Amino acid sequence: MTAEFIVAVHSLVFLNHKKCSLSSEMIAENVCTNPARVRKILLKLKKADLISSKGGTDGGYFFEKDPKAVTLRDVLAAVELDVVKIKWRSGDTDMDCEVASGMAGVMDGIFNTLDASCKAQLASITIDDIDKQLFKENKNEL
Amino acid sequence: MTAEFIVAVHSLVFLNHKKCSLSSEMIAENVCTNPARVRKILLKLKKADLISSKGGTDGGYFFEKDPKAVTLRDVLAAVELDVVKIKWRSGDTDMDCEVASGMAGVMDGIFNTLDASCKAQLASITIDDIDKQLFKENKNEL
DNA sequence: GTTTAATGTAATTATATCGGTTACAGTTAA
DNA sequence: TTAACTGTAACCGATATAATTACATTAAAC
Repeated sequence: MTAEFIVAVHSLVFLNHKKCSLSSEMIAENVCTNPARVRKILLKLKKADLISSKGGTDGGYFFEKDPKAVTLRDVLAAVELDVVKIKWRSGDTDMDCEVASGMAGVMDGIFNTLDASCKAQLASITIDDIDKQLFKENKNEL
Repeated sequence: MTAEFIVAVHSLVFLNHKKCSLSSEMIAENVCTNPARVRKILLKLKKADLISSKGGTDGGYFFEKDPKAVTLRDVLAAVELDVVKIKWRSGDTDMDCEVASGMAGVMDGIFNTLDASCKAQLASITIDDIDKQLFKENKNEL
């Protein structure tokens, strides 16, 4: 998983809270990154129908969904990322030794299980949940 | 998480199955990587007391633990890795906006939860489990 | 229609990480 | 004393990630 997921979630939470259209420049300033990166990532959210956008004067990005209905699992799917994924594989399926030929498959299975578990957990967190967490009254310090 | 974890688990499973001392070169061949990398990673396993080693002629690495008692959680701790961890943080705690200043903390919390959940699951998988999975009779193909 | 301000998108650059390689000092046993 | 191995550092190259720059496209205002 890369920070694209963080940028995507942060942008959505920001758009949801402001309740108005925002330019990539305004979002980039809030997220602390550059506008082109924001545009590239928000384009994925748009293609997944999580937001809409408009070019031209007074254009920008709009979030018009129910924040209680959009989960972090949806956002992750939109940016096409996995939580647990390792490219490198050990051994070689062509080798005679059953350890050498089988370990990659076993590890893949383990990582797939972990990944699915993480995704299931992300499905239970909504954009609204995060807004509430950021703006709850009870920010007891001690 | 990096492939060091894979190399560590593969090496342990291989050592456990062979039931004899093996050199970094033999392990590297089975894992399909280079001996120096194997030595660097197995050194961490040694420091975590999961294996022992001996230099000199007929030296090598030894696994003398109960394979039912060594879990993937132990291996992960030995190589000092997290499952879910993203370095990049959005926003800036010094900014006035509560979204900009709070999102990094919220995301950290989410990732920590996922990471802990993955580690808990890895604690339920032992080296013996993997050996059984690799060498079980019932490898039914259809 | 022209200007202005924004998105969509590609190309490039900078940097960090990761795995591979080489080298060699230290260790152990024949 | 030699041979074989671990311990460990230094370095290299590839890959991936984020930042930057640029520009065509789109939409609204004038």
